[in-house]
Amino acid sequence: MSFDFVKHLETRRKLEAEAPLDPRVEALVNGVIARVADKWTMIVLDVLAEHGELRFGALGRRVPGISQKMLTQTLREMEREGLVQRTVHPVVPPKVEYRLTDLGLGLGAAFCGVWIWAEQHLEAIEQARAAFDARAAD
Amino acid sequence: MSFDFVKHLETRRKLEAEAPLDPRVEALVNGVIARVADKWTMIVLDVLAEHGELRFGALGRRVPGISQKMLTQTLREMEREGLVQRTVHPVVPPKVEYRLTDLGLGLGAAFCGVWIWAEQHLEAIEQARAAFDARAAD
DNA sequence: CAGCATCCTGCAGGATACTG
DNA sequence: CAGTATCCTGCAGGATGCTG
Repeated sequence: MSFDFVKHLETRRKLEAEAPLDPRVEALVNGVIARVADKWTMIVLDVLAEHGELRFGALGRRVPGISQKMLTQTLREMEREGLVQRTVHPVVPPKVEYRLTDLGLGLGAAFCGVWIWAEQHLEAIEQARAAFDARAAD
Repeated sequence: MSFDFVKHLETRRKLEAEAPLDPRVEALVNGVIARVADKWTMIVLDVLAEHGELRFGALGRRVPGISQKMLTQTLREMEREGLVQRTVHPVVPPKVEYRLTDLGLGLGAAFCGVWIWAEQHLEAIEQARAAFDARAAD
């Protein structure tokens, strides 16, 4: 499991040795990480992955606690980055549907490992927290 | 590639069908995701993965743009969640070293897929952005 | 229904100064 | 050096109201 990670680190080090951190690429990677690190992006992505295609309202209802402002904002960003396809149906009342692009599905697949890890290590984390809190109460 | 993701989705759906979303587990998963989604956590984790063990100051210098307040805060959270081991050496001047636990390394391994994906799809994202911006300028 | 525009607020997080 | 404590500010993001 950690083998892949070690290998990855070696790869990164090698790459950086060859092309000593191109600030341009660096910035772009940070941008992508920031996108992933956004509070809502991965949740929206997960919901869309589960349901395939959803209207704005239905999508919002599936993301508990999000305001419609943040939903719009997140969706726009994701569309801009090519993660989401926005389709407007010219009918009344308006109907706009969102679905993941291949790029979005790819990011979902990449993030999949994190979801699984999270599900698998919940107890370990809970224990660590309890231990820390107990130790902090001195 | 998307096979794993699809499989994962099936697994999730099945699990939710069996144990219809235990709110307790749900909350914990969200907590983990929130941790990952934190602006600094994954960067700090990456730096620690590369260097193995670092003092507070050295670590901070390796994370461009982080304030020492946020560094302390992030480190405390990570320690609490069992991702990081904090070792105090009782000398003057004080010396405190941080290194990843097995849990931290595991999370790094899980997140590895996302890093790789990000590196591999930079151009696609750049293109998508350019296209979006061009279309937005009407 | 989808989603802008506007206003308003809390608090995340920076800067600074102080201690063991 | 490795923090904690205090203060201060910007802006993320919620609530509300209006349109095509």
